[in-house]
Amino acid sequence: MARSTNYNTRQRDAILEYITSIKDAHVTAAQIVEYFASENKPIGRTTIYRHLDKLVDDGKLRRYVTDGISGACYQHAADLETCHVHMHLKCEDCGELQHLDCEALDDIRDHFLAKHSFTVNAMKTVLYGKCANCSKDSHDAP
Amino acid sequence: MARSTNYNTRQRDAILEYITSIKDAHVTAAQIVEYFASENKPIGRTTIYRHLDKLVDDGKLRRYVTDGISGACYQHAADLETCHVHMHLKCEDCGELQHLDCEALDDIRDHFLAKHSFTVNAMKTVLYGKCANCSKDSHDAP
DNA sequence: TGTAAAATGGAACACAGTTCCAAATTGAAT
DNA sequence: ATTCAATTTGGAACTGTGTTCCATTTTACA
Repeated sequence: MARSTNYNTRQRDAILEYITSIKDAHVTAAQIVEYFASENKPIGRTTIYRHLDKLVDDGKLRRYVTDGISGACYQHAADLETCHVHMHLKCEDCGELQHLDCEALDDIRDHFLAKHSFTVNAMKTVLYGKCANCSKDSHDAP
Repeated sequence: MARSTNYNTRQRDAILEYITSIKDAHVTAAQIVEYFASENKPIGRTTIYRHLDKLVDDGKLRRYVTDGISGACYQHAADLETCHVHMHLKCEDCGELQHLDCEALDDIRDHFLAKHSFTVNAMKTVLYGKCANCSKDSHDAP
């Protein structure tokens, strides 16, 4: 039968706490595994992934994929509420991932919904291209 | 010493030919492996990846990553010149990848360049979200 | 304290992609 | 035609991310 209270999932809390402590940054599952191992409180990979899935389902974390090479990144949802819903810009040259917090985002989302019936998930979307620095560099190239 | 002519890399030509025959579509490395196996001209995985890398380097193919789950997709570069520059929309639910050919794209690119000094590579960028069908479905869910 | 539900994590797997290396193919010089 | 080194090929094994399966441990509560 269903329990009235939740089980004491201290590991899940610990994971959430760790991610919360990483202000304004992205963490991968592998980094979490490594962190708890280095703290002598190792948590199995399976458990990490399970908790991350649940935390994302519960809306406490956000998951997004930056590319197909490194794995998914996680960020504490509260961090995302204090800042806006935002997209990410990834520079193809230097690899830097920058947050994009811009009111034009709403226009973009409105456009895709109205004209293409497509509901954009901004948090999961990464725009690829060249950052200011790297597009400057390419002008200097021989 | 350096050869004056290239070796006859018939497999590379065959791969390029195959991808060229797939009009306006995306092909993964795995699909290429499968295709040549089914044609009774199997090509090893290693060789496929090697040639794909070279073809991309030579500008004959374009590679882009649609998500972290399925692998990279390849498309013949000429196809991309005949059709418009476009983005892709990927539905998180059904996984469908649709081409987006829309003049608003220019506005979006202009915005990012003007306001964020970021040169968007539309071809490599995939917008995630829900397609018309799947966002309809989620309303029906219990 | 007993018990069922829930949590945990190791082993094995799936998949994309890479590295290593030995064998086969090639172009051209002899 | 024969030889030979550069090049091409592909199998085996590996990396890294993530998942599935399942036996063990922990938990809440009666």
